[in-house]
Amino acid sequence: MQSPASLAVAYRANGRKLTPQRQLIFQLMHENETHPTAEDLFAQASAQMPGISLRTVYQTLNELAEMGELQFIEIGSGATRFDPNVGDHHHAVCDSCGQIRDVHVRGAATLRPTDSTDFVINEVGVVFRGICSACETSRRKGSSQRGAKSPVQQAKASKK
Amino acid sequence: MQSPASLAVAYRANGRKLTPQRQLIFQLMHENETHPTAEDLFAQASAQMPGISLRTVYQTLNELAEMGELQFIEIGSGATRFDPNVGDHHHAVCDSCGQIRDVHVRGAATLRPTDSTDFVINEVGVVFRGICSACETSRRKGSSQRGAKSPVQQAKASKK
DNA sequence: CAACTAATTTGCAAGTCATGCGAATTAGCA
DNA sequence: TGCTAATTCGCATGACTTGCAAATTAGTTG
Ligand SMILES: [Mn+2]
Ligand SMILES: [Mn+2]
Ligand SMILES: [Zn+2]
Ligand SMILES: [Zn+2]
Repeated sequence: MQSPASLAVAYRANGRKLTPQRQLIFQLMHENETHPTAEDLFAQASAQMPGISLRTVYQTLNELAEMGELQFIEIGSGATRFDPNVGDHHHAVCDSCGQIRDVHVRGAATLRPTDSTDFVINEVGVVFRGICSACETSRRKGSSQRGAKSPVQQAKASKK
Repeated sequence: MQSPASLAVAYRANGRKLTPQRQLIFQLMHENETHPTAEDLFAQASAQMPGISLRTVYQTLNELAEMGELQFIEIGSGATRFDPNVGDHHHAVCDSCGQIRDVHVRGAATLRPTDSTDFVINEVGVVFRGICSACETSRRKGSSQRGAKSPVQQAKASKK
């Protein structure tokens, strides 16, 4: 995601208007490393701009993605997560709290399948699944592990 | 996913019944490398067993996942894809046709983030995105590229 | 083999996430 | 200040998945 200053330029270049809603959402995403969902952003946006519509949040996020200002991340936890960092990086997903953090992996970009050579690769993504330090710590203290579910199961179970 | 022979054992071990529906779905998934959706399986299952319910397909797939016989794959194309191969392998996703193929990546299991060392890694997944040979070929022939959308956009656009 | 019963299957309702649509509003420009 | 195309908003709709309870059935028991 570009700097706030170039936002207007980016929008104009696409023949788009610079609305307050777009500015707010851009601002909320700028340098945001939490990989929020549309609902997360809607909640934050609503605090600063009561009345803003969830529809507009989705719309704006889709536009920003089309403009290449952000990317979508799907980790199978239900809702799409948005990432303003479109540079070279990867992710570590905590199977306990669902947090997604940015990580860097040396040589990831040059990874290639040992088979399937007849496939034009545009992008390589690495995802680490495991337990973040915060969860690991709280886990050792109390909280007995009730029900061992797969990551996906867990994600889906916590939906309600 | 285990051999069909051990299916009964696996089920009994979990105090479950060996129903015709479960046998059919297991059979359809066994050594299936297409990473089908629940709807895909429902269609195939319906052909062989008219009247089988989509609900049962979902239920059985969830059970098999709980039993560790298969895994879920989410590539952000809408529906969950199911994979009977729970061994060490990775995936290549065609952004054009959505096909997911199995690939192997040397050293993938030992990849580590250069940062975030305080994260217990349980699993490492690599996803290659690009264009499969079939799409690449048909692309060179006719079909002019109309509208360049991101992979996710594309997947979502083709939903309807 | 018939009865029994807990597990399973089904169909439909409901839930979640995201998009389609059209009326009301507004940014950017003349 | 006015115009107009773009945008916002709210609600309907759609795709995918799960909750629920009545009907059915696998597997056991006698
Ligand atoms: Mn990121
Ligand atoms: Mn696979
Ligand atoms: Zn965590
Ligand atoms: Zn393809």
